[in-house]
Formats: sequence, C-alpha cells, structure tokens
Amino acid sequence: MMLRPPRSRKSKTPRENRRKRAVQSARAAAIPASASRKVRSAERRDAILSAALDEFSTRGFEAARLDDVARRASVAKGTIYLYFRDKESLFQELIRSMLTPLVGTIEALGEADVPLPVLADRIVELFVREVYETRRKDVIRLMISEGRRFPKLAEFYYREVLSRIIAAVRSLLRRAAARGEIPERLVDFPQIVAAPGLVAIVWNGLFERFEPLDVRKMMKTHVELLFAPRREK
Amino acid sequence: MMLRPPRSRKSKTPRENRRKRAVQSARAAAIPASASRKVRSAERRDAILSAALDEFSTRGFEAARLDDVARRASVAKGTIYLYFRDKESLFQELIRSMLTPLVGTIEALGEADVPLPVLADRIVELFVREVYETRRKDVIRLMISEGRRFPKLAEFYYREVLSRIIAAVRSLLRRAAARGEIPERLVDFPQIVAAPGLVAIVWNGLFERFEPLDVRKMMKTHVELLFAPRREK
DNA sequence: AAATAATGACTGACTGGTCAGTCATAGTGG
DNA sequence: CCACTATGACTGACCAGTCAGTCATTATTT
Repeated sequence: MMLRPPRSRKSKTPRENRRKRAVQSARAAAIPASASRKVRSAERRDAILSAALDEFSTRGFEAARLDDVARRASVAKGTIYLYFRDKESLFQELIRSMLTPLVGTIEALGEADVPLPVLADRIVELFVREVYETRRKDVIRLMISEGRRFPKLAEFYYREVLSRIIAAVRSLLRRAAARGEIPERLVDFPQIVAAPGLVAIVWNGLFERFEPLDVRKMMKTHVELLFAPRREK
Repeated sequence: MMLRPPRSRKSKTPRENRRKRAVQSARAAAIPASASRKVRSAERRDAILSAALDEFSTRGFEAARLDDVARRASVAKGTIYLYFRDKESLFQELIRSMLTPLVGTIEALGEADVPLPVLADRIVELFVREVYETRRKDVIRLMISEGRRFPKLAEFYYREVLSRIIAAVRSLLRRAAARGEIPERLVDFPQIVAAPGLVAIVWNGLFERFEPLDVRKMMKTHVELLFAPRREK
C-alpha cells in the first residue's frame, strides 16, 4: 500500500565528515520538562497526531509536509518516526484513534428502547455534538477525501466503524418498523438516515463561506420528515 | 491559489550542449492523421481531459503524474502545456467542462409543473442516468475530495453549478409545498433531497466492494418517504 | 548524597528519488 | 516554405525517510 515506489536507501558511499551540530537547540517548548517519560511520551504522540490532523486536513495527505507537522507539534522531524512507521501509518493511526471511540457511543444508542421522536432527537444531538462540533468532523472529511487511495484504511473503517454503526442504526430502525412507526423499506437503507450528516460535513468544508448551513435544523427537519406519521401503508 | 509556492524558473546558468534528440518517435497513435487541424486539436484536448479524469480520480490530484496523463492520451507531456496552463488549470477545466452541462438539464426539470410522484421519479432517474452511471460521478467525487484545496474552484462550482441546482430544486419544492404536497420546512433544505445521491457517490468509491448499494432503490425509497402524504400538519 | 555511568529519546542536516514545467529541436499542413 | 504544432530530455525544487550525534534522565557505584 504505497503511493510511490519505496525510496530505498542503497547509498554505498560512506558518509564522511558530516555533522558539526551547532550549539544546543531550544528543546521542545510545548511539553513541560517535568512529568515521567511515559507521560511525556504519550503527550508527544498526541501532539504529533493533533498536528497531523491540522496539516492533513488543510493540505491533504499528499501535500502535507512532515516538516510542518513536526514544527506544529514542536518536535523534530525524526521524532515522528519514533512514534510512527511512516507518513501513511501516521495517517491511518490518526483516523483509527479518532473514529474508533464513536462506535461504542452509537451502539449504546441503538440498544435503548425509546419512542421514536426521542430517538430522533438523540441521533441529531449525538451527531452535532460528537461529530460536527468536534475535530471528528475533519477526520471524517479526511476519510471521505483520501479513503479511496487507502483501500486498507477504507476496509478498516468499514469493518471496525461503519458496519457496526450501520448495524446499530438498522436494529433501531427494525424495532421502530415493528412498532409501525416507520415503513419497512427504510430498514434496508440506514444510509438514508445518516445522509444529511455527510452532506453537512462536505458542505462545511466547501461552501460554508458562501452559504452557511444550519446543520442541527437540517438534521432535525430530515429525521422529522423520515419518521413522521404517515397516512397509509 | 497554489498548493506549493510557485516553481519559478530563475535558472541563470545558460544551458549548453543539450539535446541530441534521438530518431523519430511514433506519433500519437490515437488520432487519425486526417481531419482538419481544428478537429484534431479539439480531439487532443478531449483526449487529455479524459486521460486526466482517469488519472486524477484513481490517484488524486497531487499524486497524479502528468507523464501518465500524457501517455494515456497518446501525447507528449509538453503537448498538455499547449492546451492547459498548468496542472491546476487542467484540473479545473476538467471539472468545469463536465459539470456545467448539468445545470441546464436540472433547471429544465425545475420548471416543469408535474405531479409530485412523477417529479420524484424524474429526479431519481436523472441522477442515476446522468450522474451515477457516467463519469460525472467521478468528477463529483473529485470535487468532494479535492475541492477544499481549490477555493477558487469551489467558488466556481458553487456559483455556476450548485447554487443554480439548489435554486431549481427549491423552486420545485416551493410549488409542491404550495400545493400542500410536502411540508413547508423542506423548502429550506434542498440539500436533503440530494443527500442520498452524495452518499451513493462516496459509498461507491469507498465501500462498494464490501457492501454493494442499490442506488436507484435507495434514492427511490428516500424521495418516496420525503414526499409521502402525511397524517397531519 | 554526590559522582559517575548507562540509557534511549530526541534532533536536524543530508540523500536520493520524484515530478511539474521548460525549451531546443523536429515535423507538417496549408 | 514557414508558422504552427508537437516532442521528450532536462532542470530545479521538493520532501520522505535516515542516522550519527547530543543530552536529559535514570541507574549504579562510592
């Protein structure tokens, strides 16, 4: 899974008279010198992941420079390679770490047995508060934008996150359908329930500056229409 | 609007003793030697655009190599620069040329005054036949993936395409609402109508291989539920 | 408790491969 | 016959990944 052929290091000529190493650099400023190694190490990792999210989401995977990620994390470039195998691993780990926690939250939602209107509200609030108003929004946008070029990552995301979310939503829809609250055929397409969320994320990235979108209101409108009581059938 | 600082060519050293130019290359095979210059020229342009779409949509903007685009179009790399200023222009022109024609089609749809169920069918069919089953799907996916890094392009797309499509859909919704066929508040969010289309495109790119999606059926389900007769309100 | 040694986290200059864009040269249609 | 079209080798910028060297911290000895 490589975007370019490997840049193997087959240099045979010995490297001589290198290094002079100027005076001593300012050490990483961000992290207090106290704290045990373990803690500092975890903080570094997080700082790198956070910086990577910023860089990847403004420039995209290819265009993002690890030099910039390092600078933003107040770390030397080499340090990144102590925590992640390569640029791609960093990217995958970023997505993994941000999205995995979502699953539990949503599965919990799927199990509760509450009336449909309440459920609808919860779905909307969960999305707005846990995704749209956090950096997870950016991670999902990254997944959408770059996922196609990382089949392994898409597979991971499908297997570990999406399929479970879909299963949860589906079981929830199935129970609502059994109670006659929604038509049976909606159970086949849980994607429909989530669709405006996706639109919101994409819109936010591309067109917010031309035409702001009231996400909560849109989501509310959508679920209300989907789940509204119907005349027949 | 640049991803990297310009690669200006400020080389001062004169380039000497270059060029030897080997024998003569096989000429571009794809385009018949007949045909007037104008026709050949237009065909080349199209071949380049088509090749660019393939390359951009499999590798992404940054990773796509113009060498590959050239090879795929049976053209030398330099030729691309006779038709497009640079890689970015090529990309923008690609999106521009593929999506602009959509507008007229959809505006026509927005003006017809037909009963809602018929309209719903037409919307679904239009999307499936004119977008999902054509390369426009790939162009829209490109727009979604890369648009964020091309603010100018996003603006163009919003101004020339999206805002007009939205206006058309909105006017169509407004009339339906006036006839009492749908609730008023749906008029505020034409995005909701299009949302499953977007989901379909993204899904197709990322997850189709794990779980195929019957797009036509999903779209149909969605518009039927949105436009279904309601009990109250 | 102070001195000394061992550890390994961290650094950043450097390398090699890559590719957008150029331009000297070669063909060709009108 | 020459203006226009096309070519593709070449250049310079660029950047992921490397690794020899530097200390801060921890462990050990005295």
